[in-house]
Amino acid sequence: MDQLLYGSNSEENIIAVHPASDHSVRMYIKSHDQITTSEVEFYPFFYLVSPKYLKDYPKKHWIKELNGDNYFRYLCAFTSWLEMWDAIRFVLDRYNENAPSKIYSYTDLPILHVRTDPIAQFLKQTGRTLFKGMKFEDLYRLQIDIETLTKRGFKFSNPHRLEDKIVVIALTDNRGWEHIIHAKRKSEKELLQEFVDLIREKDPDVIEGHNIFGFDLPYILTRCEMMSVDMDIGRDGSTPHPVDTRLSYAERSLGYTPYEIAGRQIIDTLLLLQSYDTANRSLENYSLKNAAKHFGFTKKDRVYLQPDRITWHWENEPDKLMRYCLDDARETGMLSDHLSPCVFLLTQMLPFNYSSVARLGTSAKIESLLLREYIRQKHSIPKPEIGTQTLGGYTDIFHTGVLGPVVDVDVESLYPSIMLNEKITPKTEKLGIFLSLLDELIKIRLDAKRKMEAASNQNEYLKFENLQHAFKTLINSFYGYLGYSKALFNDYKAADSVAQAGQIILGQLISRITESEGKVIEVDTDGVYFVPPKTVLDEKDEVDLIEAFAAQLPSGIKLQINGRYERMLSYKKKNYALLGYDGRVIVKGSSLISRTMEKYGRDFIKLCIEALLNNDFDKVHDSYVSYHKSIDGHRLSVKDFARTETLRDSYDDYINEVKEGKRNRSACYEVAIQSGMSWKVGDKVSYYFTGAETGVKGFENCKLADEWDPNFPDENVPYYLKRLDECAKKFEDFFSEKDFHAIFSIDDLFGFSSQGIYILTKSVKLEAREAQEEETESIHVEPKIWLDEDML
DNA sequence: GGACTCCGTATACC
DNA sequence: ACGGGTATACGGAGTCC
Repeated sequence: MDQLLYGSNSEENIIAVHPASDHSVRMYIKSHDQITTSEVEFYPFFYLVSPKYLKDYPKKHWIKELNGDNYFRYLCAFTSWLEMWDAIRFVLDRYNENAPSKIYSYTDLPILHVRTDPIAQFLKQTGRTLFKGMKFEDLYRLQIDIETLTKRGFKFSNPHRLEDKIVVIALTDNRGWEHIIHAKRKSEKELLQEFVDLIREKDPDVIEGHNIFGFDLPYILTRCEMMSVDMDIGRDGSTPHPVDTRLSYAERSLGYTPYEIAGRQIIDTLLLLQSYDTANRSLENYSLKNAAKHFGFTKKDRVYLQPDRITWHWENEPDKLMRYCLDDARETGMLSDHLSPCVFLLTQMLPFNYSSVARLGTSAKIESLLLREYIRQKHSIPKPEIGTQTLGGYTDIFHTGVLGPVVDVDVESLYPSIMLNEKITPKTEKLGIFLSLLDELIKIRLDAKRKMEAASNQNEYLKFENLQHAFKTLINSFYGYLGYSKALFNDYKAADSVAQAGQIILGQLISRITESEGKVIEVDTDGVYFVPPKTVLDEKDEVDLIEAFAAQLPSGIKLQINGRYERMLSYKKKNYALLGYDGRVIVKGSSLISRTMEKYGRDFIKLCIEALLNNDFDKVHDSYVSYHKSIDGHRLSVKDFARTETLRDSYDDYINEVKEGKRNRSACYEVAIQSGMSWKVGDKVSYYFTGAETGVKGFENCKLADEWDPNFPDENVPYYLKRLDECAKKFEDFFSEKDFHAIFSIDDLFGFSSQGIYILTKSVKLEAREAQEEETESIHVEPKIWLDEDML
């Protein structure tokens, strides 16, 4: 089992593997803080359907017929990377001789499968992994952050603009060393040279930065080139280079170009934060400052500066700017302390460099484990099947309104449990290792969870918390892997079976709850929010009740209480708010907290929800009147009503698609074009709507937020009032028509009174079924029966 | 010209 | 190189009366 997870080669202390030549790699070994290297030959390979495509290929190569009858039955190996690429071109030509339509790229070749990362190939072939026998603390990690000037009149600093430049570089490490380099008394060229010399002197194993791939590294590289500074910071004296020059695609789809530095690892804490949040969904944005607050390591005297005032600070308060830069580097280090340990642990298992593990998705990780074992056992591998998954999680809503008390009960690891219980595995996975891997990963996670609960201090707790979290995401993605179109071992039927089994278990749980006189409010995939029966008085009763439910579910299915709440506002599927016993309010759902909504709308809805959860109708009314007056009197700031969108297409793509009628004009692009700004894909624009009527086209009446002048406010008041009413309308179903209009009205002629107003709770199930009944004109059934069933 | 549907895009939940 | 389906909201364009 160890071999499955950790690879068959137990060599220790490897801290990096990078290409040395086109037929060898260099391993960097660390022992007693000394780095040694060793160069190892390796044999590039690809998979092929039939040896006939390599017939008469003149250069040295081996073709090995593999066991089993999966699609790719031959493994072809070569003596050098270049010769492997030669062979790929050879196969491409051979294939095209008889192909119905000509293929130009190896990626479209259905008869060949190749992974173009030489290091991943080498590690898979040899069963080696990085960091064996090491602790996270053994790594020497260095953090960097830079501050740059921006030419007057421009919003973003641009390394290609001669007037813009790097003025401060802060460096910190995980041993308490801190250093600032700045350009007050030296040229930028001298500053860059000092930086390069420092990196070589400190000789870090890992270089960390927040958005280092998207900003710091490309910026430094560009300036080094412009100033003729040799950025030879690789441990073999080489300069940083893009990971795979063949794939310019990555740049477009990822929005950044990953770099490599020979003998070292690069960690972008922005990427770590993003992948942490895909499962957690608790971060408002991915800025370093916000992350520091979220994890609670912001220092008391931390310096905050406005990003668009950096140039001003450099000219007027350079010391403050330097402290700010240093604080950024420090926080990057602390963020990495939190998020990197799980990447470190995964790197001990996976056939990739540390920096690759940090970048790759969960699917690539699972597949690498499968492939490594298939190579070891010399077994043929499948190709992805074509099709789609047809079933997903079960989502339903039974009641709207405000209800309570509420228990959120979860089926623990629903999909992984089903896969193990029912032995659901890809049909092409002939070695039977898919479930063994899953089983083992679950064991490791449970172990981490136990250690987390037994932790004696906060640090230890966080360490194991992160660890079990990393495994949780990997474990949960085994199900996603089954339905992933590009996965070699995908199996849509298997994915559907898992989803269906999940739906059935949720259905059983719902039945148990209603049978016990509990009231189910809403269900999503693996969890249920419900009002426990009146006989349940306290937390202990709730625990007992859940245990009783679990006993009636299939064995191996465990329930856990995810949360307890005083009240719940149920709006629509996946859209609700919770009032905790500590008074805290959590709002969920895109229609209640979407980032596309104007800030004032979000604020207004938040206020209303908090007031509704506390039965304070006066406050709801006051909020409405207050926002109405503020909009009407131009008293909101542009920050409150501006909308911010990402420009996902380039100027040319947008113009062409509009011309061809493939897409509509949209305000964010129009405003960017109109203001003459040039943008990169992924840039954001903030804009607002102008004009004096509601019915006008948005894209013809918009302006950049920066152009808004508080002395001559020209925002579209009727439009923003209409938006306010649209927000209010979300609460329409919670009240009688009369009450709704009394609350959300500015007509205070007779004064507003909340007397006699109450929130309606409705049974959604009942209405939905009646509607469905009308639609399908199915057999008429007495409403009494539906009522009965609903009350069960 | 307003009410309606359709469609693509964006965001969020699990 | 890239996990998945389910769900709501919204702007713009086309269609109908």
